[in-house]
Amino acid sequence: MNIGDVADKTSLPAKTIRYYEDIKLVKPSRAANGYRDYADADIHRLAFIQRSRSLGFTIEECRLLLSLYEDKDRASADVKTLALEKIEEIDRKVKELQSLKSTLKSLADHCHGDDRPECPIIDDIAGELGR
Amino acid sequence: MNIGDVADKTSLPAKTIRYYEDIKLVKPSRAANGYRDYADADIHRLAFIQRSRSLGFTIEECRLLLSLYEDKDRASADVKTLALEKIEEIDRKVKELQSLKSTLKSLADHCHGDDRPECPIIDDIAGELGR
DNA sequence: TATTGACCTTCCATTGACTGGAAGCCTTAC
DNA sequence: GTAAGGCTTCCAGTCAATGGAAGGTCAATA
Repeated sequence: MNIGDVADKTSLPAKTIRYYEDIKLVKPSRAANGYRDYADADIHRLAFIQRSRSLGFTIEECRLLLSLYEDKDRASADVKTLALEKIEEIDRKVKELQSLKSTLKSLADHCHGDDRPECPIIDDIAGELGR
Repeated sequence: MNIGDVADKTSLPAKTIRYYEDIKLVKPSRAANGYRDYADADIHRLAFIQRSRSLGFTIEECRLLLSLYEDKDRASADVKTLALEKIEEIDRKVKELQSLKSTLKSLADHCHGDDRPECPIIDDIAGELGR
């Protein structure tokens, strides 16, 4: 199968699929005309990567997941550990974003938001020195 | 003031301060020996950038905020708009992360996490083709 | 048969926001 | 005088793609 069709099937841009080959996540064979020729296993692999990326795993984590996936004797605990770590990472990010938001919100709440130049948001960002 | 002291004052790494000069966010003068020499206004500017970056603004947004900051006739509404947009952006990110988390969590909840190889997480990532 | 137009190829550059490291001056303390 | 630490520039690398140029290939149509 040509790269364009694979792109449609996996909802990955062709550029990205070539990039994944570059970093050795997939190794499609080549047709006589030099075009990449994707077997079902390649497509499956790409779909796997697409899915794990969309779950927030980094490329290196995808690599690890793929190797676990291909290791028929892996312990499910290994996979679960990865998932749980990722959940904690997400939790940390959410907390950070929420504290950011509450700071911004309290700043915005104190700003008139009109034509006048007085602005507590800018004043806050400027800090002590600005006063 | 030398870059090292500025780094201490602003809690920005010296590397980052040089980078900010590179992208024209600050323009410190030079001492006779070629060292960068930061005036109070430069330090203040850097602190402003540090603060707006920590509030989640991109470098380009910092540039805009700086120009608003330096425009004594700006309307506070302009600043407030930026803050509110950033809040919405944060909201979107939080929602995305939370849906990611709930997906991962339900996957992890169904995984034994023991020595056996059966793993619903991997199975899910693998999708239809994997079954 | 010629020629479009859609596809494919490679290679190089760019993004954002830094960060790391090498090679080489400058300053300060002992 | 010499050693440590701070400063300089420049180049490369990070992550995960993405954009674009120059050119080869294929399928359908005029």
